[in-house]
Amino acid sequence: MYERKTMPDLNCGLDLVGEVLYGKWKIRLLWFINEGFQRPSELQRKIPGASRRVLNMQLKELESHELVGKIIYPVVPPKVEYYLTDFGKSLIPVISTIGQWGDLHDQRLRTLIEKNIQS
Amino acid sequence: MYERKTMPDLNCGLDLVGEVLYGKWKIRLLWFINEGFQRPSELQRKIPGASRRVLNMQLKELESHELVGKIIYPVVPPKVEYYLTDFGKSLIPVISTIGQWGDLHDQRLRTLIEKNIQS
DNA sequence: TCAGATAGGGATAAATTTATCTCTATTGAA
DNA sequence: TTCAATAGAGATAAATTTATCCCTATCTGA
Repeated sequence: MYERKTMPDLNCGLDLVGEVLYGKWKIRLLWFINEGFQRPSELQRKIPGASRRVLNMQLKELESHELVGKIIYPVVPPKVEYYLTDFGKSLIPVISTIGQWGDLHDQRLRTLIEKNIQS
Repeated sequence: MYERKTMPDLNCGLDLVGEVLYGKWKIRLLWFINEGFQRPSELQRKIPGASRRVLNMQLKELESHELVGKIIYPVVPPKVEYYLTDFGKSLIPVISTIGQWGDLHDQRLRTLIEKNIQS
């Protein structure tokens, strides 16, 4: 396990949100769980760019921040389901707001991002 | 200059926003510039945890994504001012929404974050 | 004249995050 | 009987991000 060497700044609400949402796949995980993709294997299929390992790690962090919960069914082959806690659900409108801004400016953003990758 | 080796996923609006806002200090920079702290030295004082170098780099990225603009006054000692473009300003309500959620859950988030740092 | 403010960049190191590969286990299907 | 699906974790490598240190320049004030 990795041990942090520097403490994060936690001044305002923005910093706090950053602490729990900062992670390459976290927002997408919350989003897809909210859409009903609850099993790890389903989430992996929805996010093929991420390795199994990293998704597990980020899910564990989301769980430790009480944004998602996990049910382990004692069956074989294993079955696990994640769900949004009430706390996690309260984030959905926020994520939705972010996504809407992105969708609204989709073309412009794509152009800008591509231009900046080549340079 | 660092050269990317992997391409980002750009499926939905959320991914696009991630590309331009993902960076330890970017949201704070946008926020403080919006609040009227426009000169690099002012921003550095507002964000003492970040090094001069990194702020410059992130400002440059924000500029390349057209969220901020930059005015260089030809004076000595040098004077530079950043400002939000209209595009950048359109992000302020989004950032505000994020910050509000964080402020609303301030105590809970702090507790959760601290608990997870020690473990 | 020397320190400090102003702005910025190169080289490099350190920290952090993400990816890859390998193992464990069990059941059902080909 | 061998392969795929299911879920998860350790060890390690690679990628990425952030920090540190040092240099350039000019003017003002002590």
